[in-house]
Amino acid sequence: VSSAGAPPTSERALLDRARALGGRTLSEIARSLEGGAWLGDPARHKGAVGALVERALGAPRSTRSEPDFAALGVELKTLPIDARGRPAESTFVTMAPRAPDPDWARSCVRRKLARVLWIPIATDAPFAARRVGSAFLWSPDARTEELLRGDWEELTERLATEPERISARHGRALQLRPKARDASVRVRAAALDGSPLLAAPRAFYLRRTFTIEIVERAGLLAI
DNA sequence: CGTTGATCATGC
DNA sequence: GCATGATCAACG
Repeated sequence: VSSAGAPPTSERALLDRARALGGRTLSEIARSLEGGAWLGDPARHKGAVGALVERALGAPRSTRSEPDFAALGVELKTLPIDARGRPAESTFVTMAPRAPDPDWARSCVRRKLARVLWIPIATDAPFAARRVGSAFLWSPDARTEELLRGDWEELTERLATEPERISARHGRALQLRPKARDASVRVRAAALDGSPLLAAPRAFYLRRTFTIEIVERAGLLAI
């Protein structure tokens, strides 16, 4: 399994590369990559679309909690688009840290959302036949960033003070959801004061309503 | 039908 | 085991 080559060295080059995927099906893209690919049942390959697009764009393999294109500060996110032209699902952002990040500016959430390359994927077809739409770059405007910061601060405090009471109902744009192999998993975490606690692993997600606004404000036909 | 909570595959 | 990539399935 190889990548499409060296990572792009500029945002423009990355965007050009992403837009070149527009109109192509996932199976076409998979075939063009050395090693071919699989493309089976989405239920059994939930992250396959994201992994495929990362390879096609030459994203470095990173095991760290940093944006996909760290040198450019750009995070790559595929966005499943339904028949009405709107995001069909919420969007995974990043795992919630086991010990609270110090502040919004230095949080893993902000680092990932400061600059995002959204890749719309039409979901109105079988997996392999799904087509890539028009990629677009996005950064939160001042008002949006305040919305995200407010959510992040609330959720971060809840993580540290009442982790077992957290539900996905908190947060306007951001939410916390379970993220583990199954519901029984617990990990050691830390409260605000550093004291140890045991908690279900959770991840930050963007609500679907939030990404619908992003797509609509981008003023483009996603597909 | 939209959300919430649960789950799947893979790599290190 | 834990983080990457998300979508599924049950419920209100």
